[in-house]
Amino acid sequence: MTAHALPDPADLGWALGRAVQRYQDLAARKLGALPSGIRGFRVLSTVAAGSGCSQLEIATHLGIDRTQMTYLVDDLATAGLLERQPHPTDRRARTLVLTATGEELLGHLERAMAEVEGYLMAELSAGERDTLRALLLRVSVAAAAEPAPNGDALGPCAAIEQLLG
Amino acid sequence: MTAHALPDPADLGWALGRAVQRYQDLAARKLGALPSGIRGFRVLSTVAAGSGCSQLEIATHLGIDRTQMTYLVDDLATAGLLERQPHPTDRRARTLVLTATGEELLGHLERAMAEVEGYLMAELSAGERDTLRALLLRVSVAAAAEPAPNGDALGPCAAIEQLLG
DNA sequence: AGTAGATAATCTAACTGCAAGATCATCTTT
DNA sequence: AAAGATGATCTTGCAGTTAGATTATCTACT
Repeated sequence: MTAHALPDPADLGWALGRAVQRYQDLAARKLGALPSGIRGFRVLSTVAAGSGCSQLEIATHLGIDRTQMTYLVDDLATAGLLERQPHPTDRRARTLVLTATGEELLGHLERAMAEVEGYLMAELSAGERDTLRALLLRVSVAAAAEPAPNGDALGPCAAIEQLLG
Repeated sequence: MTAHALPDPADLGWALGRAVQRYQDLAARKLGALPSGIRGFRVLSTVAAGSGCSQLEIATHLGIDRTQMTYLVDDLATAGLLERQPHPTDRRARTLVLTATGEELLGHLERAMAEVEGYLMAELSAGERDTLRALLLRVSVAAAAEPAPNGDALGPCAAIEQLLG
């Protein structure tokens, strides 16, 4: 390793990417053999939070493709953590409910993931952690509310085509 | 869409994931035909920042696998944005330098990506944006400094194997 | 009523991106 | 000079994701 210390970039994209990489790595280690890993956990968590939701609602809430949701639910169901039930008002849709095992495991998982978050933000004070969480949450809630980014406000960078022509 | 409003989770992982999804979507739109998209931009940016760095140094700094770096550099080189040059002190390694076109384009790209960041954080005030950037940067710099997460401090969740057995 | 279009879930098939392993040249250490 | 480590590259294979078609059901319009 030569002595060229690369400067820490002020790039938000770099920071976001690195933080996510780290988070996924830690979480994968923590979750071990949980079916579908982090996504499995998030599905369980969402099912517990919003009862009576269809698979599609959960998928869009988590930003997951609808075709993946099938396999995700399959995995969690065969592991005995949740069940598909007929939707009360729409016979096309399925409602997901946690099994007793799923409920119990979710409790453990939430504590485990809280550990991961704490480890990820080990550099920050308690107050700073809350601030980071709150700011990031506001950004993400807004992002999730606008699923289709209407490109009108943000056109492509014109110089690219021009200089690559 | 039924009326089951899913509660906004207080989950840092959810927020991180959604923010990154959004960022990548906006950036992809913005960067258009730039070879390798966001990663291409980040490589260009890093090459400009740290002169004389080897490919491997850049890859580890960006969290990219070394085997991918080859193709990334290939794409950017054939697009005429940078060049491989022999490393001054290590004949195994290559040094990357931007071409004139690469320099010019990078200027445009930096402005374009600043727009993306602003758009992503549209909900936040100027001060809050700086705070978010700073906190996230501290977390990520620490994460990048500890590349191999020694699992000693963070063991796997024991309840998983137990309840899935 | 009845018909046309939209929607929820699923399946198939294909594509993309990423990663592990081997290879070659070169550096470092002994 | 020999042995092991390292930078870059290539090959191969897998995992994760997406597009398209299918079926059943719902909604809206005539």
